[in-house]
Amino acid sequence: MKKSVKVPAAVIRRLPHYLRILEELHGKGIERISSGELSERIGYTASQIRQDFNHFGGFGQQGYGYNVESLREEIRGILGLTREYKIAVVGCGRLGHAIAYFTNSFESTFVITAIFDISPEIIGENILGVEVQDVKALPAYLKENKIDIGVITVPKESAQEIADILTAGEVGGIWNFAPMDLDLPDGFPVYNVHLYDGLQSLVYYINHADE
Amino acid sequence: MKKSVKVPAAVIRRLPHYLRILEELHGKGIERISSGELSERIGYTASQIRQDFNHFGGFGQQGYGYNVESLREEIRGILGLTREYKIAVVGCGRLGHAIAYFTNSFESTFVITAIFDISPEIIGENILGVEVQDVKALPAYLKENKIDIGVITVPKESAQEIADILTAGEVGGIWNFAPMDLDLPDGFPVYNVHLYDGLQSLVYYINHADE
DNA sequence: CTTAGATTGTTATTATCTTAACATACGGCA
DNA sequence: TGCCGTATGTTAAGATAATAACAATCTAAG
Repeated sequence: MKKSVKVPAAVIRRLPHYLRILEELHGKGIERISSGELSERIGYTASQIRQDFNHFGGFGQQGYGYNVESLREEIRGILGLTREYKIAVVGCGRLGHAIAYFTNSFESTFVITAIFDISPEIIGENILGVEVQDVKALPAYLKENKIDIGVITVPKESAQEIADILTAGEVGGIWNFAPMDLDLPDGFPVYNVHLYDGLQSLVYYINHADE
Repeated sequence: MKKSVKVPAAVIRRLPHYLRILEELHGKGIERISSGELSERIGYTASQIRQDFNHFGGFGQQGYGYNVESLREEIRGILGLTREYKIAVVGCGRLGHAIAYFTNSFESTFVITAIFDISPEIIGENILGVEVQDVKALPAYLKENKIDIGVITVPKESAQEIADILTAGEVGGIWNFAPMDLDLPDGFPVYNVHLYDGLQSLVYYINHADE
């Protein structure tokens, strides 16, 4: 039922949010929900919710609403969360460590397959059942193992170098935590988590709260 | 020179990005830049750059371009990065730990003033020169100390409770890492870092890379 | 089986954001 | 000092996104 027209990025950004709410409803045993009720819970207008789902053909039934369970499955399907993704974390400092554990907690979908670092003190350590390898071994590792997502949690000085290795090693996408704009092949899937950018815009709103 | 019309959220989101590039240019000793050159570096169109800056009155000079140093100062001023912000981190697990160190690295702007946790094993530890306190002490602490930003790095089950304490304690804003939508007073400044949402939309683009 | 009420899918409208165009003003050189 | 080229500020147009409106259709009750 998928329409072939390109889905706006704004819609894709909202899908994980819908999914999060639906998991919650599912957990509470709620079986059906209308766009109006969902609107109250998620904060988007009912209109927007219906239009968002319509980009994929529409999942509801008139007079009834949406079935929580099946809507959840549809969204999981659209996002591609129905298979497993192998993750390699590059940079195992505090942030890399935290992200590795965080990601690993969604076991059936994301699996930490390898971890790399440059520091001799960390190399060899066992994290999440994976032995931390020397980052020098990364290119060779990628040649022999298919990795779906490379996580960059190294200092920004070496982030581009790692990005080059990851793309050359044909990872499917990059989850970047380095505070810089990576130079990547055109259209290469990347999600940037610019923590400091977010903190700075929060500061703006703190200073303009009453406007 | 500030115009009183409301600045679009999209513009505010870009300001930290501009700032990041300008810091870089400044570090390289580059003194002036045109919207065209900046466009190449940052990826927005020259038109958009000029229009963004015009929301604040415009910082350039015709025939010359923008002075890197003064543009940088203007943006820092708009965002409010010219004073110090006191930060309280609530939840000192792996992520809280990482965020605390990360934030603290911008010394003159953000200062970790207090850290709270619920676990007896962590309470009392010294992190960044701050003794980790029992989260029970948070309400009292906020009554006696002005905190600008509360960071929520606790599990989602207790995130709302912490958010309530932070707003009651009149923090200026909340930097939320819990994967849920906090219920906050209308217009209360908050920035959500929904890590899992980002990872999920990355997955979508990995599966639709060729579209 | 029929009908009232509810709720979607979808089209139309409005708002917002982005890009383009261009006149205006400044810097720098002859 | 005057002129040319450059790059902004600003207005206009276009694209995208969000909201509103409503007809189509399903549920559920009697």
